[in-house]
Amino acid sequence: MGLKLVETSSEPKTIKRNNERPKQILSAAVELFRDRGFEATRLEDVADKAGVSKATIYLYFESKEDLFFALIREKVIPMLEQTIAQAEAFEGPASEFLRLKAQSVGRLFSHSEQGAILKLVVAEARRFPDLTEYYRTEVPERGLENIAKMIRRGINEGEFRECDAKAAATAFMFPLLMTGIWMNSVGPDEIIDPDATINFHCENFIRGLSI
Amino acid sequence: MGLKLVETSSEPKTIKRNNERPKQILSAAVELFRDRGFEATRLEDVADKAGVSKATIYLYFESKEDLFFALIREKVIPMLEQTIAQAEAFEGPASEFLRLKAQSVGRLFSHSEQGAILKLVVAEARRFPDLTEYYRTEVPERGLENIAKMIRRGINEGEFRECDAKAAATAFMFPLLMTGIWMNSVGPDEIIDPDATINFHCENFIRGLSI
DNA sequence: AGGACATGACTGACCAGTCAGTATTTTCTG
DNA sequence: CAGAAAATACTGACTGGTCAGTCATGTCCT
Repeated sequence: MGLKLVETSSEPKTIKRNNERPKQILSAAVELFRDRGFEATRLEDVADKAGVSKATIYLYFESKEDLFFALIREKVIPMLEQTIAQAEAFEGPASEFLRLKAQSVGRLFSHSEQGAILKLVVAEARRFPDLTEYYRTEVPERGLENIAKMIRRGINEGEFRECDAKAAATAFMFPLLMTGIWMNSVGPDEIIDPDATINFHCENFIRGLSI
Repeated sequence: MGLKLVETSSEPKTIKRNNERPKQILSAAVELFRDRGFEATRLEDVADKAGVSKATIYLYFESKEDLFFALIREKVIPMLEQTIAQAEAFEGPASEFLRLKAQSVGRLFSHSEQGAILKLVVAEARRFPDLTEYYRTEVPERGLENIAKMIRRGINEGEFRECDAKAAATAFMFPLLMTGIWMNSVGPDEIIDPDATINFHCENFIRGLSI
């Protein structure tokens, strides 16, 4: 009884509402970073938007840069993992896969946080070479390979004509990316209709690729 | 003699070697703005790169913002005028026009100052709504209409299938823009081959559009 | 002389990051 | 169970450095 009662687990056992804090802060940061750029965003505004004080940010992130890096780690990579897993599980004609992909990726980039992050990465990549290196190999590299694989399958199964699958995958993705970037920078506007653009692109792309 | 001596022309009549200054300053600014972003670029660095002092910048531009705006006015609009004029003069099949366009625009955006400016506009658009409004109506609006007109011509002449010419024009341009942006932000790298991408896109696009 | 061109040195505002201290929640003790 | 002690969560106020923009003072022409 007088002996020390040693808990088997040494880590904090209850961090109740507070493990929400990093997410709140990141969400506030995404929007402000997108609208004003990384440098022009004041950490105090991020704090206000997240409903905490500036000092609180430093409880969860080492620096302003770290906040930016966390965005990639916490929001982009998991999303990519998920869509790649979906793709691996896909059965059916490659053209159908491309249609689904265009819809889901198009929506994702045009109307969600992911588009804002994409625009942000493009805008700031040159300032953060290390992060860019990491991003390059983790995201476009893997994402494009995922599409290229499916295009090769289409070729092998006689659905698509012979072609450079890597270039085709890039040409397939670029309008989707560009639409997302547009909607998060110059747009939204009356000039670009994201759905019409993506639909046309998708169908025309498949038409061009079909035997 | 005591009377005011009013010059007939009120603008500076001799700006000898100095009418080179604004161009030098703008060229220095483009590169730094692209690499670091507008906010993070110190005007003193622009001055150093241009070989002048910071105060000299203020002889030719009202403010840092004005320097950014001048980039659009002086470098983008004239370039657009020029390519539109070329297009109007074009005789021949629409598909051939698209091929030429893809080559010239692709090169322009991937390997020249124009790509840097494009990336810069995308990165900063949200911070400068007035400029963005101006840019929107001057550049993408007119540029896309130019392409759409040519696609309509292809349709009328029985070369292309019936389709939404505006969406087609957008889908045609987006990979070219995206390639340029990529090469000026995340890239250049081993993942994206700009020439292969543009070539594939161009041929596949035309193939999809052909009757 | 006088006007155009140029600059070094300065300043006032701004902001990332720190820190000493407060509030709140959990754990310990009798 | 009270209520003290410890641990955790948070913050207001401050600081040191940075930088856009200014200005008094040149210099070099004609």
